[in-house]
Amino acid sequence: MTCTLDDLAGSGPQPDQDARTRVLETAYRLFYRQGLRATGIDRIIAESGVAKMSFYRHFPSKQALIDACLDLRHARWMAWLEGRLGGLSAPRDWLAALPDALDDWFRSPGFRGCAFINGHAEAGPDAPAMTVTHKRELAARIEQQCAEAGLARPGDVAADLLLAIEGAIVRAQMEGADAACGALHRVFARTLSDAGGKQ
Amino acid sequence: MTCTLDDLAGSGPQPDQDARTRVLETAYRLFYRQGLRATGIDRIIAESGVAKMSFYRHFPSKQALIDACLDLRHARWMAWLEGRLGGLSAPRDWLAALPDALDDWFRSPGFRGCAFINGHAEAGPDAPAMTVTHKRELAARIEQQCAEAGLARPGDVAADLLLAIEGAIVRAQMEGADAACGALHRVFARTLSDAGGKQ
DNA sequence: CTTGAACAAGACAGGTCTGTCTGTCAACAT
DNA sequence: ATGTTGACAGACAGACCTGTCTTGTTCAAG
Repeated sequence: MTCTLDDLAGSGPQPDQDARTRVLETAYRLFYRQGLRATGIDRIIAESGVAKMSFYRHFPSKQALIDACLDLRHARWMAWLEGRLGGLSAPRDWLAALPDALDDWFRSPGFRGCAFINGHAEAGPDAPAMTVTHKRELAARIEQQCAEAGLARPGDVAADLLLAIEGAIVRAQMEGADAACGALHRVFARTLSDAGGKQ
Repeated sequence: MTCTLDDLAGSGPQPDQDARTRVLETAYRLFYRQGLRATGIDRIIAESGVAKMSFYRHFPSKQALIDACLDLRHARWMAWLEGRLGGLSAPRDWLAALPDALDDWFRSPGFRGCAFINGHAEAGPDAPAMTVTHKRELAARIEQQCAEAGLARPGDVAADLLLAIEGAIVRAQMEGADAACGALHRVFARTLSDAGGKQ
C-alpha cells in the first residue's frame, strides 16, 4: 500500500464508490478536521450522500465509525512514512531522514496535528485503543531501525526520538512548522550523535 | 500567588464561596477532566449549586467561561512552576530541575495532560488564544533562564527544551509518567550539556 | 419474472445542548 | 419601611444529537 500526503489528507467521497467507502472517507476528513465530538452523524451522512439506514447497516454506531477511521488513519500514516523513507536502506539514513519527512507532513495542506494525540486529548482515558496502539507501533518501528543501525540502548534512543516527534507535532500544530522543525532537527541530531549514529 | 499540585488540580466548589467562584472552580475541574465540549453547562450548574441565571449573569456564554478557566489554569500552572523551582536561584539549576518538576506533575492524581494542548487539539485553529499564549509565555520564561545562564543561542535551547516538554506531556498522558520521564531527563541533559550548561 | 439485497429519502423518538425567561426569597442599604 | 441586589429554582424554546423505522427505487441473481 502506497500513500502520498494527499492520500493521507483524504480525497473525500467519490460518487462511484459504494456507500460504506463514501461514509468512511467523509468521516475520515471531518473527524480529523473538526474533531470527533464536534462532527455529527447527520453531517457525515449528508456530505457522503448516503441514507441514514445505509450508514447504520455498515457501522453499528458512531463509535464503530470512529474506530474504523482511526484504523484507516493508522494504516495510511504508517504507509506514508514507509513510502516517504522507502529509498533509504541504511537504518542510520532512515532515522536521520525522519525529521525531513515530518517537516513535509507539517507543511502539507490541512495539517491539524496527530489524529491519535488529538483523539486521546479529546476522549481522555476512554479514548479508542488505537490512539495508543499507533504510538506503540511507531515506537517499535523506530526502535527496530535503531537496533539495525547498531546503536547502543536502542529502546532509549527510540524513546528519545519519539519524545521529540510528539513534541514537534504539537509545536507544529500550535505554532506552525517553522517553530517546530529547527528544534526537531537539532534534538534528532544530538540524540543520534550521542548514540553513535553518523552526524 | 503560591500554588501546590492540589491547587493546580482544583479543590472543587466550596459552599461558602460566592456563585461566580463556585461556577469557575467546578468548570475548572470538569473542563480539564472531561474536555471542553463534553462538559455541558447544565452539569456545571448542577455541581456548583447555582441558578442558571446566576451563571449567565457572571459569564455571558460558555465560551467566556472556557476563557476564564484557561486564564485561571495559566495563572495557577505558572505559579506552581515558579513555586516548585523557587528555591533555585542559579538559572542552570532551575533548568536542570525542570524535568523533576514535570515528573511530579505527571504523577499527581488526576493528571490528564496539558489543558492547553488538549484544548487546542479539541477546538483546532479556532481554539481560545490562551492555548498558544500559555506556551509562548512558558517558552519566554525558559529562554530568559537560558540567557541568564549564559548559554549560547538561548532561543534555540529554549525551543529544544520546550519541544521535549511538550513531547513528555503527551507521552505521560498516553503511556504514563514512567514512559516519559526517562526520555525527558536524557533529552534535557543532552541539550543543556551541548549548550554549555553543567551536566 | 420473481425475489431479495442494497440503497435513497426522510419522518420520528428520546435525549442533550445553549441560552432566555418568570417567580420567589433573603440580605441589605436608605 | 421600602426598594435594590443577588441568588435559587425551574420552565421553556429552539437547535442538535444518536439511533430506529417506514416507504419507495434500483438492480442483479436465480
